Amino acid sequence: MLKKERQAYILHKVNLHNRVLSSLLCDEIQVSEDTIRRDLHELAQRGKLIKVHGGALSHAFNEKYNTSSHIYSHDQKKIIAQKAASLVKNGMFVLTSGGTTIIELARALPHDLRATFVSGSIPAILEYMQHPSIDVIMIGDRVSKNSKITIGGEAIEKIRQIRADLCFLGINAIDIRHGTTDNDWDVVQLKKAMVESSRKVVCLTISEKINTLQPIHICSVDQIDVLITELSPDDPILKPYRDAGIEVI
Amino acid sequence: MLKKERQAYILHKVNLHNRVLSSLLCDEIQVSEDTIRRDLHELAQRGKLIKVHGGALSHAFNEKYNTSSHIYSHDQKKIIAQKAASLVKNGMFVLTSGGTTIIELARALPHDLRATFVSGSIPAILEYMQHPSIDVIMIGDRVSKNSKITIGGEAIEKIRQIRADLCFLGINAIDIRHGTTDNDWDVVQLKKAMVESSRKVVCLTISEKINTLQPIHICSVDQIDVLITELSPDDPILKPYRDAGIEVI
DNA sequence: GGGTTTCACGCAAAAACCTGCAAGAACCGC
DNA sequence: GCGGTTCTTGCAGGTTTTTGCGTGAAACCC
Repeated sequence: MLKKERQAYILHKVNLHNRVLSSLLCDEIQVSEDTIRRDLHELAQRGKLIKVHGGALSHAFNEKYNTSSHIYSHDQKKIIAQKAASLVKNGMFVLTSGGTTIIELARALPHDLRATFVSGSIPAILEYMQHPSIDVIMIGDRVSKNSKITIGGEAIEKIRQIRADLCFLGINAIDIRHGTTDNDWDVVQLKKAMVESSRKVVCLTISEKINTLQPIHICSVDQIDVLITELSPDDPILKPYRDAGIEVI
Repeated sequence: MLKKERQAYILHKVNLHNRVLSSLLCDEIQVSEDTIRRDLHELAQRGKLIKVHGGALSHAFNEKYNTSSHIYSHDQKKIIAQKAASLVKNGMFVLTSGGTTIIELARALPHDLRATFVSGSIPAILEYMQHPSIDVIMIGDRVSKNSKITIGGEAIEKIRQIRADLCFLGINAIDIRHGTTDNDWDVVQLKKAMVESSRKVVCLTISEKINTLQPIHICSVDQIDVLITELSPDDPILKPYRDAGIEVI
């Protein structure tokens, strides 16, 4: 096989699979590992791929995962926040969890909205405080330094005493069979209580988290009223949720 | 799996779910725990995530909140905070109000202190959260946007249920005849409850506020145990308070 | 304070890498 | 066609990276 041919083959392969291994390539093309290495080196210098120890990665791969944006998927969360904000009407009593998506929601609330927001999330409360006309109620209890939210029996007790019109949950994983799940026991208790205390449950998540699973169960799909992602509501990935009776926005 | 792939996977996971556990990761990727640890360490050094015992946290979620907008008499408040911090011993249960002096106190706490801090002040809670080893308890209720503190019956009720070893009050005015006074009705109610619930009351103030008066009464001089200013304890302006039996630091 | 988990450091083996070299292939001008 | 040049490739060696393991220290939980 000619050198040019070989390099074209490698490039094709790396673009197709986002990665190649030197060891597999040399086995496949039947040349020495040195030759593959030299090819990869050359292609890397010409900027066609990214050389790493043991093989090479496509440029697409690198772009996909080396996003240096501060908040992950910031733009997508802004879209979600916009959609969510439109659900809040004047006079409503709204319960929210924490998380970056909820913070975006807080920023996206229309300036003239008059409503009451309840949360145990310190960063969320900080954002709500900036708003000129909404009332803010903080749920008290022990502060979890990881999740920056108040957790514990007191907090759950307070939430139980509430009847909210709307509950916004920033969720970490959702799955048609298991519903929403999370990885922090205390936070899950909070969210469960929130779901119980609300007339309408709205889940916010970037589409990446759809059909993923975490260890601890929050609520099943039939307890969710609305699902908001950055995607169009008729995206095929959302179909199972629409079929399950969830309003997808 | 290539090293870079693995790290990208970890980063993706931590951004998606806010936190990862080393043990779960090594199980998932099928490498030794050491390798995961090394990856996390490396990613942490490159500032991509925050390494903690047992796993890692997403960076976006742990961003610092720069509450460091210009503070009036900053240097003096730092001195006060230093003196105040020295009063807190391991295992203590400490009740604090809000205010910039209290924020400085939070920053001045020794790194290895183990104690429980209770407050309704959102900026103060934010600072306490940064501390590695203190427990933080947030008093919940309606949030006052002016004073950035939770106010109302619920908050007062919760404070009443507490028996604190120490209470730090950032005060706005003190006077030998009227004691400490303030100008916000709701905040005063809170502070009164704090004084009642604490074995020892410590007032923090810059000397400028000494011998000044505000409309609403918090507590009289004989309810104050310690007074901390930026001045030397034997400064003549403080003599009346020493004579009244207050420990002046 | 004791027991468990997690971490850090060093070590060793394996894998991958780099360098230089030489044999052969391809090329080029005559 | 032919000598010289350049290019390509594989190999030998020594170096670096990566990884897993063992040990003791540190951190954490109750």
